Amino acid sequence: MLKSKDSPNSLDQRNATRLRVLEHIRTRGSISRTDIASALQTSPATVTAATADLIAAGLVKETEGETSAKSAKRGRPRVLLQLDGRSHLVAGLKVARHVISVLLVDFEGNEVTSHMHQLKDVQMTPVAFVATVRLALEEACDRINGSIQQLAGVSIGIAGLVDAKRNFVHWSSSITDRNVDFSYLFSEGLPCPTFVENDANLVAKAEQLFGQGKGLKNFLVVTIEHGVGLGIVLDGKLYRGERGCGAEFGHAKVQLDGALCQCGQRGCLEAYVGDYALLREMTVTGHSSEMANVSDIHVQANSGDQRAASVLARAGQMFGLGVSNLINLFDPECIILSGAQMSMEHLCSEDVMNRIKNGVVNVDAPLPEIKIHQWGDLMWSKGAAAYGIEQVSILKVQELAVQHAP
Amino acid sequence: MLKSKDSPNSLDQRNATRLRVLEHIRTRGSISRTDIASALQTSPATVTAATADLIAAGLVKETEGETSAKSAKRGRPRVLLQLDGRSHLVAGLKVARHVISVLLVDFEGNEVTSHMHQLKDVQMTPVAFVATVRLALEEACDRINGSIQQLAGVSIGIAGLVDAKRNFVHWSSSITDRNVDFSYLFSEGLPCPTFVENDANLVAKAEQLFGQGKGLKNFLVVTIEHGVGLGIVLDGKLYRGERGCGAEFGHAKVQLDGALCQCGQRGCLEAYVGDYALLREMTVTGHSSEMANVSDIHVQANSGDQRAASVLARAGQMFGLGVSNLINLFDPECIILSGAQMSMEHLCSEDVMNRIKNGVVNVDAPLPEIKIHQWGDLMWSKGAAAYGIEQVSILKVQELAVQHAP
DNA sequence: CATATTTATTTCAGTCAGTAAAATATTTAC
DNA sequence: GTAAATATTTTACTGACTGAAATAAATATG
Repeated sequence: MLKSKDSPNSLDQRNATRLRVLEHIRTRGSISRTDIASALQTSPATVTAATADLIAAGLVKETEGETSAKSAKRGRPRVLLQLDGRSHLVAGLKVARHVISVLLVDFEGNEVTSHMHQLKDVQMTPVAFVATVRLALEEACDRINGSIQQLAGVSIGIAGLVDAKRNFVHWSSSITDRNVDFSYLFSEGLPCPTFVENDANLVAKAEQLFGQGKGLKNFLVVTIEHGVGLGIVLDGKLYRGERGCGAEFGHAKVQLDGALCQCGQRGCLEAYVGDYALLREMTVTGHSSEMANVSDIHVQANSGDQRAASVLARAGQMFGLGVSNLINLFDPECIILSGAQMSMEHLCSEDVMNRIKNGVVNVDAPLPEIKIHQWGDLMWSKGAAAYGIEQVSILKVQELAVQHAP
Repeated sequence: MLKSKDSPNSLDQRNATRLRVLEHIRTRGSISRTDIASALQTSPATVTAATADLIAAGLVKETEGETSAKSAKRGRPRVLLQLDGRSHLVAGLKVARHVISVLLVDFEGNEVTSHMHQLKDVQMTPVAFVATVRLALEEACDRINGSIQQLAGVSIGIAGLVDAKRNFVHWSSSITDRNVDFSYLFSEGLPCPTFVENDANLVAKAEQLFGQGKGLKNFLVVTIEHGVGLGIVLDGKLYRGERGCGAEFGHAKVQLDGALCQCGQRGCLEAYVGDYALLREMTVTGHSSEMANVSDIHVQANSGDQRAASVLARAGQMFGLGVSNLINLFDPECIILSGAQMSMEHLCSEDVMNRIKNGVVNVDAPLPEIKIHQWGDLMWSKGAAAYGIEQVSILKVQELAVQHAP
């Protein structure tokens, strides 16, 4: 058997099976034991044992939901299983420059409540950061007359370089210090298991658990906001790179010695597609004073302004080039373009899709599907919640093992 | 336990352990049982069982090689284990446009002999292809007075889209037909297990087994020849993409609507770096008649020809841009630039390395190491042999299980 | 030189996850 | 009501792995 003290994420063989069953129930919504057994290529006996444990732990429940029409023959009817949403409350937080958005979800991922906590400072010390997170959580719990003690897990998304396995932040724009190990700070400052992860990775997690990546093994999520982010899911797992700083799609170079980027380098995709890049372009065309954000540019373009249209079009072309390169390199099952409508429109046009199509190496097989997912404001915190649910699942399954021992 | 009839590559739990032990002995050269146990995080008892099986099968042997100076204390000395090179003969083939190169190696990867088989036709029918491979193999075996019957495995590298798991070739420039399933043709036409794989992936395999990727989990191999290829190793395994057509680095776009590429698209890296691209550039500068290959351009540049130098320099800049993007996306442990000296010199210059360094997003952690590996002509067939050895290892370990049954 | 000590490896008697097959449960068909 | 069909649970077993004890092979020490 495998050692179980390796890392907080390691699981012994049995827990791994239970977790696989749990995750399969989650992705399928509701499913019978028989179907789980055949889907996971395991014996019905194993599924019976695993589901019994999960039900005993309150993570899963049997439902009276009508068995699918398919098996409307005779024989003992299948009993459908589904997650017991009420079992655990999980919080997902996204820390942005001026606000922390908190989303409380049940164990199925259904929104319970949400809350915005305004920030005074863009950057905080690690200790102040944890205290502020706690405050934001308490405010959110107040909304449902609950307490922070009830939370089964908290997951925090921030921009920056994060080693999620160790709760270690190499660098983040929200935190004054570099190389902070939050594991001790979290356990001291918060009453429930807490996790931190890079925000683009969290959106990928959200797509995998609840969104258009459900059940897929290899897919990419491109996040479109102020900048461009990338989450890479390979073989069902987030790929983070060796030093935890892979997936820097926004700073992939699309032009030799091209436009100047915030990062100080030239030719980054973000320097053509990021909203500051678009606004910068508009100043050149003489519209500077009127333009406050990207939607203004859209308005201008839609009302026939050739220059605004040209700015958006170039961003689209560069974006298409970048996405086609992703396909050429990763050949994923699908690519999900994730963002708010405002910032995405010009990046999902037919011209852009053609640019992508024409930039991918020709093969017989059809192009990976490009899915467009327009999220609301809660995209990031929902991603955090998704990661939180996953981590809580792992914790709860591990606790199961302990209960069995005596 | 896992089912063992899944795919030809699947292994049950015990075989997986034996294979892990075998692979660990291979990467470490010679190692004691105790060290294997601690390296693989398993018990000494398990290692004893696994190595006993491997020794019985003739794959591994004990050596009298002096135990490493480190343990020159008292106590029972460790017994070192190493591969038994004589146990199996493996052939690696690379099919190029005008020649098939065959390399025969022993089970440790040592060259036994090599042979070049000239081809009349660039393209062959699947049946003719297998017959030609057989002929080339027989010629190679003749050189050591051996027979094709002695081969434990044959591995063939070709350019194109290959689904190696199924021995299925979607498309290759060497074969007239598309979508050919070679599994039947091989079993009919050749007396030993035969495998086919994309050639760039094979070079990655060679680096992993014998070269500078030994023991690494996440690394990239960029092959430089007529075109530019990429092999991706993630988590110790070749990453091939969903449709088997990932890693098309040569056709990643480095310039919007840039130079025309052989593939018909514009702006591909290969259209700036491939040797045909360099020669094309030179025609513009008026040197056309004298230039036959890339080394001529090097000669010109070294003798002070500004135009030749400029052609090489631009290729280097584009190449550096591409490599920096690989690092930004994959954040690997290292990148290995693999090729013959002639075609690489201008892509490994200090200018190019600076371009790479300046194109990678800044983090605290040091840049992934960029290793330059200059191979001879047998690079490709050595890669094929590496893959062949790996596949033969899997087969032999599986045979072990069968012998145990009765 | 005999003995104690140290380290490597093997043997042995469990342990535990997973399984096949039998048993049981629950339904429809007739 | 009984037979047939299908789902799930129970039971007895298998086999990979393990810890602990046994054995092996060396050095240190007197």
